[in-house]
Amino acid sequence: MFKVIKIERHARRGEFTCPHGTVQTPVFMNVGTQGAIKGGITAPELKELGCQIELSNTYHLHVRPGDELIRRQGGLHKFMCWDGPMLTDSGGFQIFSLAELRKIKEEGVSFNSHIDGHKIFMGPEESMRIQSNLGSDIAMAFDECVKIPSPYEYCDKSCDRTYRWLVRCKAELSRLNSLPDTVNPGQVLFGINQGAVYPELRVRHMKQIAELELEGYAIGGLAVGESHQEMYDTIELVEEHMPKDKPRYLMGVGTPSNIIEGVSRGVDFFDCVMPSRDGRHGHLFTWDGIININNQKYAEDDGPVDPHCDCPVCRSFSRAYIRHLLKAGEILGLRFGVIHNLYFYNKLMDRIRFELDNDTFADFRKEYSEKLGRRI
RNA sequence: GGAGGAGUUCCCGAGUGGCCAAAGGGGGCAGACUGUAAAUCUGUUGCGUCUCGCUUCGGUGGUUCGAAUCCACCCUCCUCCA
Repeated sequence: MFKVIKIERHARRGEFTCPHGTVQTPVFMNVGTQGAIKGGITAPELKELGCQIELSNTYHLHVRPGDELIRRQGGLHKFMCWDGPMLTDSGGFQIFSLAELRKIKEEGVSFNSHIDGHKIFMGPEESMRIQSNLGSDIAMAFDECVKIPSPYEYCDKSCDRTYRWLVRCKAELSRLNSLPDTVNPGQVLFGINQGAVYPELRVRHMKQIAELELEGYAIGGLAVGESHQEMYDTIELVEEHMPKDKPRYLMGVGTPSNIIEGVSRGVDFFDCVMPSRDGRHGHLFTWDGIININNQKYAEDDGPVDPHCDCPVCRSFSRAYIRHLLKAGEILGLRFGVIHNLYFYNKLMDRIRFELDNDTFADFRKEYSEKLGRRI
């Protein structure tokens, strides 16, 4: 259930309630693909980092350890020790990222497992069944995330197929939720808009899926090869046709600047691997811009990663120490990078909500949108 | 004292007449990463006035049109014998 608390131009301050709690939006979802945040962060620790909602992946958990196993373990919440809201991605992104290993048909997609190469079939029904077994609060529709650029004709056909898949997802999830032994019968479905950067496809598809009256709508297929301007234009275009009373989720995005720009265009949910992956690689976000802690110039820097940050890493450890750990290949270095970045992202969302609450978001955007993406 | 083996660019290590400023690692330096096949991947790593020149393969001298590679002597290290 979603409640819009206030709207400042297009930007929205809202509240999303699901079986495992209430999420204040705009929100950033921390990505734990395989039921773990890479870098050695436990689910309980996520809470301390300000994470409101965790994201895991259908494809990965189906391949290993198997969604049936997780169901027997009491569902993914219990399995990974996370009692808060959770969203599962459908496997649709793997159609894009594992492009070499899959084949698409009307019924669904055949993958060769990236682990051992064995054949895996996943269609809308399979994806819903897996997500139902995992027991997340939000199940994402099984869609095709098309690479950009792709020919218009292909995107046109793909959009229609993704729509037909969505209809099947909706039917299957409602069937699963009505079964007596479903892990999380309150699980809801978000539909995903596609259409690459073709305005007419985006709008047509958005109008189609809006009619299905789902609990939320995502904009997918962005940040996969197009320019920032194309991405922003696409959001603006699609947003107009999205139900006002339902949450909007911009999938896989993005940089702090992308998020601020997304919020200003009416997006409520975000997720991205960037804070965790970049954190592991030593690219750390600060309120003054991005630093690459691996750089020589930090070798003897005894200050914190970000003087304005009060995360567990910045409270105690120096740039010089973190650089050393990363250079030495110590797992603690990765952990520190991820902790700091996730904390930063969650704090950024806090700040965005605060600015929206105080009607000062426009000023905040002006000051920080560009600044946070700068390399310093 | 005798016999054998080895010394290569920051490190390890390949190379035994020209295609060698010298393979491959490591380390260093830098870059990439947006619903995670990613603790990964890429570039670079003698100097310069940089499609060419200079210096470099323990040292010195020599052979050769040409030497890290062949020869002589020297230095250092390792193994075995006394």
